[in-house]
Amino acid sequence: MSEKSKNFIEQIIEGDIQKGKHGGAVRTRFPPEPNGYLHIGHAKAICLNFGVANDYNGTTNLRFDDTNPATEEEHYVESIKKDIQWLGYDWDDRLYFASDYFQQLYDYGMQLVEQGDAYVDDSSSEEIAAQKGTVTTPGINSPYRERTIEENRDLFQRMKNGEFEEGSRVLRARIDMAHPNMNMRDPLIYRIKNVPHHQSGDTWHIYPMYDFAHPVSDSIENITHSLCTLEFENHRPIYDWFLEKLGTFPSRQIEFARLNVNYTITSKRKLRRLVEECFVDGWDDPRMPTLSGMRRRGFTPASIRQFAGKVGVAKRDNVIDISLLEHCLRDDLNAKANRMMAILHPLKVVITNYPEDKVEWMEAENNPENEAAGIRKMPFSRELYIEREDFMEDPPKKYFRMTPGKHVRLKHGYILFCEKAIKDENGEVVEVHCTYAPDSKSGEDTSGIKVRGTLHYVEATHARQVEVRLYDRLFNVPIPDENPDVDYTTHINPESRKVLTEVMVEPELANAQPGEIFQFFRKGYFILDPDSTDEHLIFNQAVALRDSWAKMQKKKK
RNA sequence: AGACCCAUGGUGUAAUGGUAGCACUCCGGUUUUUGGUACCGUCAGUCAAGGUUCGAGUCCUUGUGGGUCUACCA
Repeated sequence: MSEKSKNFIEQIIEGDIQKGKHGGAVRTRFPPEPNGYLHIGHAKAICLNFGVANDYNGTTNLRFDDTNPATEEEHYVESIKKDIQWLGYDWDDRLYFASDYFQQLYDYGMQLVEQGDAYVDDSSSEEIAAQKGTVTTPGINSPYRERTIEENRDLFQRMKNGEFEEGSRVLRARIDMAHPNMNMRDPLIYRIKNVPHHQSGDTWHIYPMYDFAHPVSDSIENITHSLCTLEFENHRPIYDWFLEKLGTFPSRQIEFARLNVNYTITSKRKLRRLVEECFVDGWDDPRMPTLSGMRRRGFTPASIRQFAGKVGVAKRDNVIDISLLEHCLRDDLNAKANRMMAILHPLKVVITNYPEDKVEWMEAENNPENEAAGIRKMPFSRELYIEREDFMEDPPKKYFRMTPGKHVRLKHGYILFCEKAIKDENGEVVEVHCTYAPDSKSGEDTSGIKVRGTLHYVEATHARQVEVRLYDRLFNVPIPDENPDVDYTTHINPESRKVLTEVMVEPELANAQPGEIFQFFRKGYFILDPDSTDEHLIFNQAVALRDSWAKMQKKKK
């Protein structure tokens, strides 16, 4: 591990450990707001927080940042917990809610009042905004700023007791209305909301703001390193101010750049629109960058963890190439996924010199990368299906597949000699006739015939017809929301999903379980969708195999 | 424009004053009963100008470019 280069956060942590800060303890937290689903960007934060804690013998708390009951809901809590566990992380018994601390938070708020560091402001939100000034001009003090401690104490208490209208009063920190950092111009600490909370019920009529609740919650949990994204950089002074005034555990906030991936988006609001306006089928649509969508697409936790490790942690804005994500998935699945035969676009092949009623059961290794994956049997007979694109009557140079007058090898089968194509009245090839070399069986080939190409096939009489959904990137431009004047949904890739209903697969696949991932030989990685029934199997393409032949053809055009 | 932050190949990310490295992509090749995998190789980078220093991607200054901030959201 010492050989691996350290990111700046790891360097800070190691420095702190060496100095003996906090007795060398490392405690991080992952603080989602339960108002949406986790996506690939959250995965980076989860892997970072749990990862560094694990590397330095520390712990990570899961804490729901549930300080706004108007937008948060219980069911998000469950989906978030599920996603984190699926990713492979465990918070043990350290599941917390900011709402657990509402009483303590209130007490700390009162402490600020008693210290003269906070005051109750009767101004409206419009007045407060007007007093705030701009980035180049200082703000002005609220007329309520000089209230006595006694008055503030009474008013804050009555806010808590629900004696006032929603929006009529707020508690503000008393800092500096002329501060160059806008966040320090007497930020709000509490607002009145007569809204029931999904955790605390109707106990509270006031709810703390993020700028107050977050540092104090970190401090209550003795978080040593509070990792967050860059947009909170300007909030660090207020984070530090609260903890210093309160004299509580000095948690430290450290900001890193959020993850961006091209050809997709990670804005909660923008993802929500895709769902609500039916551009996708739901939050778990396999094209969504949500963890639930990626899970259904066939991404593995290990591949996402590897990705999170490879994208790095730094402070500059970044856009990661989605090909890195795909690389991580292929890398993981290449080692783990069993190979199966599936013909996406079937073309019938008749082996004219093969006995009509004969079926041979060929031994097929499940995964050449992993002998322990074992073998299975697949049928071979006179009639087979191959991919339509694996036959060409008039092929280009270096086409190593089936073509009249040439030999080709079938994986776990025989070498075929292609005799002729049978066409319908439109000239469309509907069937190909071949002969086989009986002494060329896979594993015991004594024919001496040299072939360049190896095709996959599915035997016709035992074939099972299934549905396959092919997926491509959701957007057809690298940064869909780059131009604020152009609606990002105009960049949705109309071919992001293609449904194939006449796919032929080998009989072994009848035993597939939902969520099981296979490599369809020469095609890609496919996962059995949970919508499948015993009669109707649906496979989602997670990612295609790299295809240098297709790339070569594309280049020629 | 006020404050804060950032700037290394196409994309990411290292190098903590001493040989600019790694990964992905791209391109080329070897192996291959997956045009997959594996392996090898090519191309390609320190935003600019000054300064400090024997020596600067690194430190200083200025500039340029980009990001964040003016929600009773987080």
